[in-house]
Amino acid sequence: MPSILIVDDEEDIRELISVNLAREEAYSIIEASDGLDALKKAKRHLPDLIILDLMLPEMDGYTVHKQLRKDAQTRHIPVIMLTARGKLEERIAGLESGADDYMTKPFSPKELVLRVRNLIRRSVSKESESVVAAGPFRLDKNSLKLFMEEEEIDLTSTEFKLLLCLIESPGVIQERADLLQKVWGYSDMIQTRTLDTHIKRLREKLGTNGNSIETVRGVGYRISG
Amino acid sequence: MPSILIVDDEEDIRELISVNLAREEAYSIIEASDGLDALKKAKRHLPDLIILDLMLPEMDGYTVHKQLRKDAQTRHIPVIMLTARGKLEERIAGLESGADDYMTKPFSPKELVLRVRNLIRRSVSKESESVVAAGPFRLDKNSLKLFMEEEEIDLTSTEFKLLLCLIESPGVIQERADLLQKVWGYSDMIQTRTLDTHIKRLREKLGTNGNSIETVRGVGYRISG
DNA sequence: CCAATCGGTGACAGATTTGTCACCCTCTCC
DNA sequence: GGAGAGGGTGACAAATCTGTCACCGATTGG
Repeated sequence: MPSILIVDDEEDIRELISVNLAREEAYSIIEASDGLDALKKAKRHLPDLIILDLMLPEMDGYTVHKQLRKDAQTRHIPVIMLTARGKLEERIAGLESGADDYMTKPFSPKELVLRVRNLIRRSVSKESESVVAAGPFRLDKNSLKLFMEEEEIDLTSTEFKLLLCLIESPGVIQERADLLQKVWGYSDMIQTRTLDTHIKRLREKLGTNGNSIETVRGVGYRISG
Repeated sequence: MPSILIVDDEEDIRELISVNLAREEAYSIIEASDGLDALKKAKRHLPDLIILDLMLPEMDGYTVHKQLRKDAQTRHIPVIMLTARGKLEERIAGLESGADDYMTKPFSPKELVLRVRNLIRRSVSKESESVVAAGPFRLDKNSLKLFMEEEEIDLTSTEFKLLLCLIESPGVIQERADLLQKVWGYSDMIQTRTLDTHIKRLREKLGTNGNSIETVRGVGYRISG
């Protein structure tokens, strides 16, 4: 069973994360509320993943992260950083210190679960991360190209981001609002038809495989496995 | 199952390695006997590890290695170099060209197995990075965005691909023809000025950091670390 | 079956991206 | 210093991309 270390000083948040993760899959959860505690627990338990809030009393997230990266034992543990939305400096610093992934608060529980699953699967099953695959599709993050059985299709950057969202978690419904948030950064604007249009364009490019993108009426879209 | 490419012109050696590896763990083995063949197979199979003899007919190991490092797809594949015992210069050169590990012939089978296992494990965690960094730049493959100290910059897909090529191997000169091949798919067309223009546009977006992209006259471009 | 809502789709115009070219500067080699 | 090649740059037009809208058909609930 994969183990996850959650580092946040607010108990509610730890609880929230923990509950949401538990609902989806069997994880063993370890919690820590400050940086020092986090480091100690990371070294003792060697979790498969660490979810790290940046705002911590005493020792901040970056420092924790840097320490983790220094130790050969904890060096390869993937880290998801939690930052306040819009705090650009935080995100930058997070990236700078080499976080494997980051999420802005408040976050959608669904997104969290997906990212966790992704990172864990990656580190467990040795999946190369530059190519994301689902069903007949292989999406290459380096060339921004989509490979289907025979063909090799160029995607525009919007299409790429949209398809990436879908393909990263095959079988999981991506809600309209989430997609709009992730691809366009829209946080309200739910009334736009832009998403629909782009889905249509994607389906066209996918050709006969176009119906792999399933509409879930009233909710969003999903790509089948 | 991890796959390993063994490059050596002597069949006995390939056999020896292959047998010893197979005894310990389940690997899928691919073999090549000369440099060109090695490159071709590396690109096609994208193995998890390459064991590369330095003494090869026609194209020597360093050259193969250098070529591997130039291509985004093969760049991250760890390489174990095989050198003749005592040839200090060879070892130096091997390390210099960025081999992940090297072994002197004749080698102990046990050692080989251990090193292979080690490198394969390590490369797995390296691959799970969605953010490529060099110097002040962080390139996020998921959002197609470039993060610099203060700013967060949107890139067009062409710019993204171009910058990715450069940033993936900081300090390494990327030849014009290679860039044209990798970003545009052009295989001849060396006379085009498109590359120059895009480099210019990138430099503009990079602002004061623009001169991080260094021109190597007559050869290509390089991004400093 | 009807009305209401949701999603699919074609069209379109504005915005953006892209490749090319001409012109000029710089570097290199005599 | 001069010729020649390579590279920088601004401009520009073509190609592409993108968001919006109007109009439909499909689905849903009554």
